Amino acid sequence: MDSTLEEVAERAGVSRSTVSRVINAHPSVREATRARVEAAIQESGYRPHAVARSLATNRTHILGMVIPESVSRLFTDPYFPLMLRGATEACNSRGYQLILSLFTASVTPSVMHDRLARSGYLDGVVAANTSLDDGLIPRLLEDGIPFITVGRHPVDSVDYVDVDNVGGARMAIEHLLRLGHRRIGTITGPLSMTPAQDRLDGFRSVMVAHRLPLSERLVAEGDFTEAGGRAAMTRLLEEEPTAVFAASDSMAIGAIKAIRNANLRVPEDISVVGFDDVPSAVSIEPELTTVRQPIERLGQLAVEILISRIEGKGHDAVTTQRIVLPTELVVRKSCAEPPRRGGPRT
Amino acid sequence: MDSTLEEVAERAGVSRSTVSRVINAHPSVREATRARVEAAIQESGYRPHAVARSLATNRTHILGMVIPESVSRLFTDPYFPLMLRGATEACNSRGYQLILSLFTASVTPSVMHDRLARSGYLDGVVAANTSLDDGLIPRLLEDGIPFITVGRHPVDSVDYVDVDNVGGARMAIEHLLRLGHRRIGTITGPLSMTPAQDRLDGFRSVMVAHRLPLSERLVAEGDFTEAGGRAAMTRLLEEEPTAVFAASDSMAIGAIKAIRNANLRVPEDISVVGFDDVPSAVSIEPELTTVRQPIERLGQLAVEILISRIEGKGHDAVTTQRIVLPTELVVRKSCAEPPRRGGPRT
DNA sequence: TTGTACGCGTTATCAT
DNA sequence: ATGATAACGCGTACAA
Repeated sequence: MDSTLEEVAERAGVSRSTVSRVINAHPSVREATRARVEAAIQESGYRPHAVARSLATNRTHILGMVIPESVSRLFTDPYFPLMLRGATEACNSRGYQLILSLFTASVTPSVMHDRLARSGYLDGVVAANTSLDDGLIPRLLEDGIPFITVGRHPVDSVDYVDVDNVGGARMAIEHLLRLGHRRIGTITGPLSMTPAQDRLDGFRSVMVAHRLPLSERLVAEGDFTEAGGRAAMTRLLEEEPTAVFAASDSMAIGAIKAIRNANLRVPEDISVVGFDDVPSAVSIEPELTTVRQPIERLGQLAVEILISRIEGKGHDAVTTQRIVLPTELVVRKSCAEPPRRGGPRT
Repeated sequence: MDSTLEEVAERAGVSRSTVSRVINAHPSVREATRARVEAAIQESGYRPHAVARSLATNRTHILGMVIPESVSRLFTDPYFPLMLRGATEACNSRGYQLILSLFTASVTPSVMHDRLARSGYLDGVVAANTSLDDGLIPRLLEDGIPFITVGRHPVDSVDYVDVDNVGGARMAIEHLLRLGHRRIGTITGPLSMTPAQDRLDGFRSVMVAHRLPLSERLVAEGDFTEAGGRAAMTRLLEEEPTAVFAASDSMAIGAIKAIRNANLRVPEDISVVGFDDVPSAVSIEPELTTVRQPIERLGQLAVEILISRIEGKGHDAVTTQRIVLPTELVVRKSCAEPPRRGGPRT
C-alpha cells in the first residue's frame, strides 16, 4: 500500500524516472512501457506522496484562507459559510486544498503568520474581510507570498475581488427616496473595513446629490452583527428617521427588533433596507428589502484569480487583478412610504 | 531570507546537525554553541521549511475536517461555524493547521478521499456529522489514518465525541409532559445520522414509559433545516398535536412558521421545543425553549483527542476514545400548557 | 557534545 | 525513449 516510485519501477522493470513520467503525463514515453507501468501502479496500489512531491516542486497545492478574529460575524451570519463554500468549490475543481486560518485567542497574529506564510506550506492566501488596521496585508506584501483580498484594499499592487458596495448603497437610498423618505439614517459596519466605508459613501453621495440633510447623528456605526444593529438603531431612534439603511442584513434584523421594541412598526413607521440578502432575509417578518451581493461567487473568484496568479498563466502574473461584481436591489416588504408628517405613530 | 539549515550552520561555524538540534530544543548542546547558533538564526532570518521537515519526520501537523455535502445545514445554521471555531482554536493552541474539506459537486467523494487521506498530507481527520450511508468511515478505517467522528458512530473501534442526544430529547419531552401535554409530535433529523436517531429514541422512550400514544403519524422526518422543519410541521398539523419536539432549532423555527401559517399560536395552541440553542433561538418570537449542546466544545475536544491519538501519548493510542458531553434544557417562552380540550383554537 | 552520512519520495537535468 | 544522478531541506542513527 505504501509503495514508492522505486517499488513500482522495479515491478515494471523500468527506472524511477520513467514511472515519474507516466504519472506526470510526460509525452515522451512509449505506449508499451506506459501500459506496463500503469499496470504496476494498479497492482501496487501506488499513490504519489504529496509531501515529497512538494519538496521537489516547491508547490503544495494548498491555499490559506485567513479570517481575522475581529469578524465575530462569522458565527451568526451565513456570510462566511457561503464564501467558504465558493472558495472550497473552486479549490476542489482545480485540485487545491484550503487551510482555514481563524485568528483565535490562543495565539498572536504574528505567530499565526509565521506558521502560515513562512512555513512553506502555502502556495498562496486569500485574506477575507481584513481590517485596514490589522497589519495583515503589509506582512503578506513583505513575504512576497501570492495573495488576494476579499473586499478591496487600497494598496496599489493588491489583487482583490469585491462587490459594488457604493452602487448597492445608492440603489438602496434611491429606493427610499422614491418612496418619499427624506430623513434617512444609516447603520454602518466597522469603518476600518472598506466595504463599510464604501456603503457609507454610497449613502452620502446620494443624500448630497439630493441636497438632503446629512447630519452625523443619522450615522451610527455597527459591527455587522444583529446585536450591533440593534444597539445602533436604538441610538438612531432619537433622531426620528423615517427610514434606515443597514450595511448588513443581520444589522437590519437587529434594527427591526429595536424599532419594535420602541413600539413602532416596520414599515409603517420606519422603513428598513439591508445588505447581503442572506437566507434569513426572507424568514423575518416583514421580509427584508435588501441589496443582494453574490457572496459565494466572491469566494470562488478569489481562489480562481489567486490560482491563476500562482500558476502564472499569461500576464496574470504581472497585472494587478481587480474584479468588482454587481449588486442588485431586492424589493420585499420592509419599506413603505413615510408616515404622514405629524401623523400618529401608534 | 530563504536561508537553509546549511547556511545557518556555516554562519555559526557548526554543522547542520547542531543547528537542527538547537531548533528542536534537543538537550545535549552546549550553552555557548546554542547562543552562537541562535544568533546566526536571527541574523539570517531563518525559518524551518515545513515541507522538508514533514518529509523527514512523516508528520505534517495538518488535520483534515471533512464535511459531507449532504449537510446543507452548513450554510444556514451556526452549528458548523461554531464547531469549526472550536476545532481551529484547538489546532492553533497545539500548533496544528486545519484543512477544510467540503464535498462539493465538482468532485466525487472517492477522488476527494484520495486527495486527502492518501496524499500523505494529513496527520488525521475529523469527520463531522457523516451519514451512515456515505461510506466515509469504512474508507478511513481501511486507510488506517487516525480519525475521529463528531457524533457517535456504531463501529466499535471508532473514536468519537458526542453529546447526550437521548438524554436531551428526554428532558425536552418530560418538560412537555409536565406541562400537561399528551399528544406530542416530533420532527426528526435525517435518520441516516446517529444524532437524529438518538433524539428520536429519547422521544420514544419517554412516550413509552408514560404509556402515551406513539403513532408513526406523529413522527415526521426533516433535514435539520428551517425549510425542512416547516414542511414537516405542515404534515404534522393534520394530527393535531398540542406540542412538538424538533431535533434542531432551525427546524423548530420552521415549525413555528408553519404553525403561524395555519393561524395557530405558539405556545397557546401548540408548544414547540428545539435542540441546539443557537443564537437565533433567542431572537425569534417567542424565544425558543430548547436543549443546549456545547457545539464549540465538541469541535475542540474532537481535535484534542485526535491529536493525542496521533501523538500516541500513553494508552490513548490503543484505547478507543469516546466522550459524551451533557446537554441541558433551556426553558424560554415557546411552551405552555396545552389548550383546554375542545376549547377554541383562535 | 558535536559531526558524518544516510534516508525521506519526488522531480529534473543530463547523458545515452 | 529511457536511465543515472543530483537536488529539494531536514532529521537522526551512529560514530567520534
